[in-house]
Amino acid sequence: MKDDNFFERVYEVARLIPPGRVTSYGAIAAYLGTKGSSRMVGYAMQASGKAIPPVPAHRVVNRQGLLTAKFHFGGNLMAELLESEGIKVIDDKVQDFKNLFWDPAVELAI
DNA sequence: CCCGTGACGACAT
DNA sequence: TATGTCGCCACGG
Repeated sequence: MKDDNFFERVYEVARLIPPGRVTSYGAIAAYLGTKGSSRMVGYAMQASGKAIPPVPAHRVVNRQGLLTAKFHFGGNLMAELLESEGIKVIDDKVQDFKNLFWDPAVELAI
């Protein structure tokens, strides 16, 4: 999309997230080199709704594993999607988040 | 060009 | 440990 280098970069990383895994906005931001723009990652995700192919934004959560984006998805849609992939979501937060955490700075750095 | 906003994160209290 | 506040960068108006 245009020169949305930053946004597109976020989409690319988000799409690389394996099923049943989750990552954090800060992790993606750090991987892009803009650690301080963690908010922008989420902001980009909002626009990801029109991105093609669609970005699994539901696999992206905050550093606490809390489904902050769920509020934007509407209802428990995000939780349903995560559980559908085998991720346990309780009280709007990912269980074993630390174990399911997918760090692009590490996984993609191999 | 300046101001406000935001799906976060880290630090301070 | 929990709550509060500030900072961060990119984009829209």
